Amino acid sequence: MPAKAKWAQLADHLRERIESGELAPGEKLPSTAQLKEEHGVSQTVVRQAIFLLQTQGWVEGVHGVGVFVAEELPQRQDGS
Amino acid sequence: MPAKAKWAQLADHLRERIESGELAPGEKLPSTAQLKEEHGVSQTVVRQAIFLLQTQGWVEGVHGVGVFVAEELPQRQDGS
DNA sequence: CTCTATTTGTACGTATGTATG
DNA sequence: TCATACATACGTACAAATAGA
Repeated sequence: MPAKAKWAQLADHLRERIESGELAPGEKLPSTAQLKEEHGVSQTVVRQAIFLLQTQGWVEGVHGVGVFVAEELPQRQDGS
Repeated sequence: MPAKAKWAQLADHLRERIESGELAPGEKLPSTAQLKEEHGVSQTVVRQAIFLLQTQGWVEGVHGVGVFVAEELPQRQDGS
């Protein structure tokens, strides 16, 4: 099967860090620019990953401040 | 407060057309290019709207063919 | 089978708006 | 006022899959 899209990989990576507790509820994620640099991807990829995690309830973006791990974590959406 | 983002408006619009039955399950949505033209927006806006509807289970995109209304419609995700 | 057109999907870049500190 | 950071939006290019000639 074809490798997942970069944005999906990044979203998986971040979700795993949340589920493992490495990123705790209430904690601030690295900024868009940081993730962009660290993973060598474009803003589009970062935004897409963050957007997915937001829609699934893993994180919450606060305009002008940062993206934070949700206080109440959701159940995983898919069974892949 | 500022009007909703264009992509959110478009997503709402399409979801309403699905819920009303105007777009029936299995039916093909207008192409990205069509929606782009009809609503006078960019591809980004259309893609974002479609992506949201996909993640929420309203539609399913088939590579190279089109975007189709899901056979089994989900419950609304939000309570706005 | 090949070629082409259509369409979705991924990805990059950039500009601007909005909110916070 | 200024810097930082998320959010929206435009444009563009190319890959991948499908369908039709």
